[in-house]
Amino acid sequence: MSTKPLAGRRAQAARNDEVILEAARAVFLDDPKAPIAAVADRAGVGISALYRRYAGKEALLRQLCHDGLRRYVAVAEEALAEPDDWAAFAGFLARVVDADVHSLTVHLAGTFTPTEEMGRDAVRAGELAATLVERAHASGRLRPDVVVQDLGLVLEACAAVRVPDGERTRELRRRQLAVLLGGLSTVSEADPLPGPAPAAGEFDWRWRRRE
Amino acid sequence: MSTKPLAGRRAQAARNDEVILEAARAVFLDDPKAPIAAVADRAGVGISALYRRYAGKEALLRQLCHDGLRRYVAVAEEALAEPDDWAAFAGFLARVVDADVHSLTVHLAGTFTPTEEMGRDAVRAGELAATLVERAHASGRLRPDVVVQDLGLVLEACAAVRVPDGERTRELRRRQLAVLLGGLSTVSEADPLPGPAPAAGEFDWRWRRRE
DNA sequence: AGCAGACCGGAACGATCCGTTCCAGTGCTA
DNA sequence: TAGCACTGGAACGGATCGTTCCGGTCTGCT
Repeated sequence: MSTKPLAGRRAQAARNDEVILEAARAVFLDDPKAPIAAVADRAGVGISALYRRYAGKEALLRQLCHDGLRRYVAVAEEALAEPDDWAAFAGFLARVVDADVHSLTVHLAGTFTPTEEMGRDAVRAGELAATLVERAHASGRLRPDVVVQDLGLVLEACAAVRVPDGERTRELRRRQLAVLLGGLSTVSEADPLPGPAPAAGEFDWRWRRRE
Repeated sequence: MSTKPLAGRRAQAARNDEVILEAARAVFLDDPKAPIAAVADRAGVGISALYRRYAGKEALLRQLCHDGLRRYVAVAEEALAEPDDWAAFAGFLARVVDADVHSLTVHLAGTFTPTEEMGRDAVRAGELAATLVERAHASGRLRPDVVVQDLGLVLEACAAVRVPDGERTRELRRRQLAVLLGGLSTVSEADPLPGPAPAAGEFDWRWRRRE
């Protein structure tokens, strides 16, 4: 023993903790009702490695969703530290979209029975979002008829953009968000739309036979 | 016989043609991989009534998708008749969103092997959309860095909005589209956002246990 | 009236898929 | 070396789904 940097079986176990969560995130983000074996494959581990850590599929889903919710809260709190009201609002949305947190919390909801703690976190998330919207209103740059719940629509719109390549997905979502922010704002946007514009044939993959 | 207005078994058959397609549209719009029995249930007919008309699930899906594509083309052609360039563009999007045509064509794509005719229709759809975007650009009201493919993102964003009630879904989508159009436009929008704003708790149903 | 056939509802079937359990194997640790 | 923590993946039982099939109903024609 002696050296803390674990090696061998222990190290494998520790690594798997991480690798499994990451794989699960990727897999369930792509298809919320993917089989649990897909997660194991993606992680490059056996099914046992999963069941050693989680009581079952539902527990894994719950953990994933709760993680997403917590990240949402964390991002919101971070955004509140930004002094500029509009920048806080816009930055918050950008961060949430980048982290793909909306899909985790919303598209996984309903596939498991939530805990009370998740309920509390969800309420807190709502409060933080409300504060951000209030401040954005105070800045005068947010259209007055926008309400907190509109954030849900905006995030949904960005989460709906998804192409096979993860990096490209992020680019396109930033573009989408830019358009939406332009629509939410009272002042007309000066900056050009970000990212390489979608190209002809970029969405043709949809027509290829799936599953 | 004599009277054309069919009655009895014939009438039931003719009615079923319609009723089945409508049910299929509703069911597969809600869940692209719904079982075929769900369509029969929703239509209030037996499974045989389905298999009498379509060779199998794939044939039904193909028909549905192709219908959607055709409707897209029809709406685009209709929009091109509008003399005002921007109104044609905005009206087109509104009609497509209302008809929920995007979900039909895009979310069902990949669940069947397409026919060549569908390929041709898809090309035609693309051309019409390109024309509409060109004209919108000519009007000067469309941001110069918007490309045809951005329409796909916009439609996706609207299609992503979905609540259990169909009418409410339409309202929320109109609101979403208004925001997006504001973001696509060079002039800042004067009209308030349409429809009752989303209310607190309106999306709580997501957390209820599904399926 | 009577019959052929169009059309229907839904049970039955076979294939697949999926979550979970189980066990034999592997390499630390002591 | 013995025990232990952990793993990979086969095996299992249950659920789901597309499709087929059959017994029945109603129609239109002779």
